[in-house]
Amino acid sequence: MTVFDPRDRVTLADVAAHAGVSVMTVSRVVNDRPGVGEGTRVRVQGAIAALGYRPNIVARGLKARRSRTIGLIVPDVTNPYFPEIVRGAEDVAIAHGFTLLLTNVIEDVEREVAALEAFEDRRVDGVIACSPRLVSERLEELLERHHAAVIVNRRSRPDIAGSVRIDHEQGMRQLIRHLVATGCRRLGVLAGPVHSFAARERMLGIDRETREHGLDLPDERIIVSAPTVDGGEIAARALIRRDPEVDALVCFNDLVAAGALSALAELGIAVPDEVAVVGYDDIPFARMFTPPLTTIRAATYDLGRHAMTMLLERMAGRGRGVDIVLQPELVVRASTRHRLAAPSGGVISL
Amino acid sequence: MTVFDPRDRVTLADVAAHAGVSVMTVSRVVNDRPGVGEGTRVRVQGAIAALGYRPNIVARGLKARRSRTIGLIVPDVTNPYFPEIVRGAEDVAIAHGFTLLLTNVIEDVEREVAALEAFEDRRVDGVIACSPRLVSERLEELLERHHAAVIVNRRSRPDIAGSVRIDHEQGMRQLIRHLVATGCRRLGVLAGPVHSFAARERMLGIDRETREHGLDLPDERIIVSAPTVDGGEIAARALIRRDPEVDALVCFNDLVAAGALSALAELGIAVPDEVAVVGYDDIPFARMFTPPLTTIRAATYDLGRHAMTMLLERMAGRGRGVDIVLQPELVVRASTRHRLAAPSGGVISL
DNA sequence: AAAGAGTTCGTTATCGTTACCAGGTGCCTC
DNA sequence: GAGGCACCTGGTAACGATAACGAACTCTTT
Repeated sequence: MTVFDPRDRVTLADVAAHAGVSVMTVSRVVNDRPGVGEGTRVRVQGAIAALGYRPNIVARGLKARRSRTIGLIVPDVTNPYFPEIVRGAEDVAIAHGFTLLLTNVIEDVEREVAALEAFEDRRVDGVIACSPRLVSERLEELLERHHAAVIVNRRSRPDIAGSVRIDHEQGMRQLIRHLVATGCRRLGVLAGPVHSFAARERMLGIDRETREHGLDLPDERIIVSAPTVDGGEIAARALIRRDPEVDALVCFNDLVAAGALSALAELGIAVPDEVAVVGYDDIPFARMFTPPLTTIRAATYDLGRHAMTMLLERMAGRGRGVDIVLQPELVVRASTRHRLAAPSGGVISL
Repeated sequence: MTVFDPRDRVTLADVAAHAGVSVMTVSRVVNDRPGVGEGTRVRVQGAIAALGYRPNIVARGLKARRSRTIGLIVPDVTNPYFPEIVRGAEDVAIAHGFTLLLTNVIEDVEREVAALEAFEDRRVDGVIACSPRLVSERLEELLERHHAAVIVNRRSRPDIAGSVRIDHEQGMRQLIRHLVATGCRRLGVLAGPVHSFAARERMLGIDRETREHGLDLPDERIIVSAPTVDGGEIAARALIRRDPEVDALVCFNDLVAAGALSALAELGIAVPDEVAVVGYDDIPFARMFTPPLTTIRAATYDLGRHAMTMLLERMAGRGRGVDIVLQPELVVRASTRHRLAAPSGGVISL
């Protein structure tokens, strides 16, 4: 009895020998190319089935200089915001016969560089980078070395990469407007990573909208938070300690808001009566929080779909320079006060 | 000015020409192998840096028949249970210079087969399958064609794949024991996918533990639910309609429990006073639910770490036939009644 | 000074596939 | 019946990297 060793895979040559033809003929049959007689085609197909031949994509990739693989960089799949993007991108990729090389970079710039270089070494056909933290100059330098690239949630030079993003400034403006309309005046901000483009855009929205409402937002009421539940918990405690009078916490994303909710609960501060809380992203669990979270919803799955579709187009050499901007939507839940219940201008006492 | 075309990558030959040596010498320098004089080594390194050479992993893989890539199959990254496993596996993989090929199979057997075949075509060095739905026979047939494999959350023939799993029977028994101790008697079950090994093991635990307590669990109080929030919501409504007298819902996982909590809230049924709810997995958000969810926690990140470590060992030819079983832990939160507050034997009236 | 040992470096063949070109067969046309 | 034109089919050379072997060179040793 012979043991099956996966290292000794069936090759074109094996099939050719079995069918009594040349490797080229088999190659033509495998790739459904013309130039093979009906009789031999059937015979070769029989041999392929009999030996269980499967083409070696590595060898094919070496020859063709294409790997039918796409690299996808994500800050952290553990953040429920990103899996939706992954799903959207993957569904499109698989439908076109591509496979995904996924890398989490854990909000770490070094790992981002390493991931882009690893993709380069593997000769991926294209790259999608989600919410990259790298400075533009370095990022562009690395993306330029790829055949095609798309950046999610950040603007980019159209000759280097396409971009698909959400209008975070408008999203934040909607949240601030809602908070103001429900009577909040003394806002606290749990901001995101400084190097994050999305964080800067959101901060811009906060800044402009508060200014337009004539609200004061001093630096001591802005705290940088890690974009995680734990980060939000720590940041919220710090902010409350600095200024116990805040009546709303504007959080970088829903995870940070989740942490803030935990912290407020433990501090015995009522949400939204004493302090309102808003998140960003509308992750699937935002509606399950205690209380359910007011937040901004973007079509995340579509973000992934668009990104992959655009990448495939750019890989095919078409549609250079596209920049898709999706508009987000305000989702009001119980973590902010009801519009009518809030007499403007002050904190409601219990 | 010449435009940089990523298709014309720098090769060993280019470096060799630039340094005035043969390709073999360059290859030796790149791979840090002996047999190169100090002077030439420095000169070659200079050429590598000057041209920005990066080895072509595809070509290397063809020759070496190893791709330094590992295929990872996950039912759905959208379920927060799995990203933790991915992270655990990825951290170990990256530390060893491997890259992950990730595929979501969306609880679909066909996509599972397709993914395993795609991995085969790409000549991955090993495969990790999380909670596979395929029947054992077919799964083993496909895994056998890979150099090395590890199955997560399911037992397997040790010669074909290693396994790392959680003792789901014990986990479920703990939950049932807790429910019984807090006075629940008329349990309803929102069971998971029929083809899921984990679902069967959990069902076994429910079955045995209820039997040992002399409880009755008729078929009409068991409903199969899709392992998602929406699935849980639908299933919970259906179960309550069938039997409005249930005093506890045992859910396949935390997502299903989240759906059940939503349904109960909308039906105006108090949790845990009228109906207690338990989940399974302790996803990061379980503590944020309304009310926070009593569930079973397993070291998910470790599950991924162990799986990858075991896979690397099997790839190296060591440690065949390992089967790691992790014991889960009961996490009591507010979705179940307090032990003391529950007079045994009946439903508490409001 | 010659032989031996050790080092440095290059040549060749190969991994599995496909592009390109050349050879062969049958059939139609004038 | 010879030339021409389709159509099949096969040989060869790449794609980029490396293992194995062997040549050339340096240095030591007797």
